[in-house]
Amino acid sequence: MANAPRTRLEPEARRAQLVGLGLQMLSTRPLDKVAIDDIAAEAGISRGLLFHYFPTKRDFHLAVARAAARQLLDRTQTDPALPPIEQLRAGVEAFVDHLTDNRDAYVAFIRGSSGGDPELLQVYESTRTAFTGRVLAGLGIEPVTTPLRTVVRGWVAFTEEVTVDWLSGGDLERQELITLLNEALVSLVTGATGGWPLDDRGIVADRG
Amino acid sequence: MANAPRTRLEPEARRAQLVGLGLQMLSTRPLDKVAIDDIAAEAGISRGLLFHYFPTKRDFHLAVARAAARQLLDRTQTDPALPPIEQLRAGVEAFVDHLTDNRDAYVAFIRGSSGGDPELLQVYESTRTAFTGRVLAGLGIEPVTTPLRTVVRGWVAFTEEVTVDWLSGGDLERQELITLLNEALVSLVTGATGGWPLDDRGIVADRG
DNA sequence: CGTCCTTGTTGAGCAGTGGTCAACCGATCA
DNA sequence: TGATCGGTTGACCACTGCTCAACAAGGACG
Repeated sequence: MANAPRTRLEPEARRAQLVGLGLQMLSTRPLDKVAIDDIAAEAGISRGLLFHYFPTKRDFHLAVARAAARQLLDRTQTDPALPPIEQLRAGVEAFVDHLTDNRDAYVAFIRGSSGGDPELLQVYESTRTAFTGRVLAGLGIEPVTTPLRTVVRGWVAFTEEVTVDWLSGGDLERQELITLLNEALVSLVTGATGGWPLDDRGIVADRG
Repeated sequence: MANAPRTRLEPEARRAQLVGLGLQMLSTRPLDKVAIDDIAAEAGISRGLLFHYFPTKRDFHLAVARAAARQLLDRTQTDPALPPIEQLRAGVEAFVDHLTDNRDAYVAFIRGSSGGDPELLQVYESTRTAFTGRVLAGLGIEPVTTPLRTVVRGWVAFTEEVTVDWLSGGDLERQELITLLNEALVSLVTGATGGWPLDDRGIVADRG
């Protein structure tokens, strides 16, 4: 694939090829540590062409990050026909499995990204927001108060951290982990919707 | 400070000066996006000298990250004379306040850097581990089972995410936030130590 | 079947940045 | 005052992100 004769591709195909390649390399090392030369060489094209499609390395990085985010969201999409509770569990399972398969790529995605780049950070943020939204919808609790939303968003981070930690040598069984994550959500939500023993500045005061 | 005549400093002093400068710049933008030239210029020294003290930019980055981690740990250290519960709350307050003061630096610390560098990642990891240890010690629950440790570690991530999110426009009061974080910990720990309604693959099976 | 023309593609070259190294000079001491 | 130790310098190299004018693949048209 390295020194094939000059082959002409449709712009869409080329973009897709390059982004695909980026996704692949993302699992090896953070993208901004990969030289444009390497990517171009791997794709069998010249550096110049890559800059033709992505004006900046940052633009390329963004495109790859967006693709990675979409992959993650797609893979953790659950069957809307299932009852919410089961959707939640299925979503958590899918999340854990996705990370199991793509640990390094995922870590590179969440960490390697935000380095000062607002747009890149935005990709990551919106992914979390999407997860939060899904969970909130699944819970079906109304109204969605600030503490509730906050707690769910925090739980997403909780899940991420626990899972990544588990992948690097945790001694729980997969099912135990998934149950733990689910139970944690239940505990947090229960608390945030009125179950917590409040002190004098009760945090659920704004709840109906 | 830019073009003072050649001034000779003790190695320790120079290192301290440079790391201090790095900490300062960290709050503006991620360190790996700052050119060595800029740091040297700011310090009023030549590039060469910086490479004399830190063989690699990465080494410099590491030193700064370690300093930042130490700052954070120092600032959130609590009075061991206080009862554990109060220490926890005080610790959370200190954490929230530290992030309030150094939001950008903190985000740059946890995200901006770790891309692919194991040692840098290690600095961050060990900070989390330190927090987890403190909380576990404060809780004083024995034995420290895997689910318990896992849940506490996850709560640290939870706290971080919720606080960062809150800083970018959350509409809770500071006290509400802190209470929420504390209650979340209680909920999670209570669950992990036996309070959770278990399904048939109970996760607390290994608990006494 | 040959020519044209659109546009995907190239590669030389520029600027900036991380990193090296031999020489330099400020301070201390005999 | 001269020697010497070591903190300090600045020229230099290699690499990488990025630009740009020129090139050529492949379909359209006669």
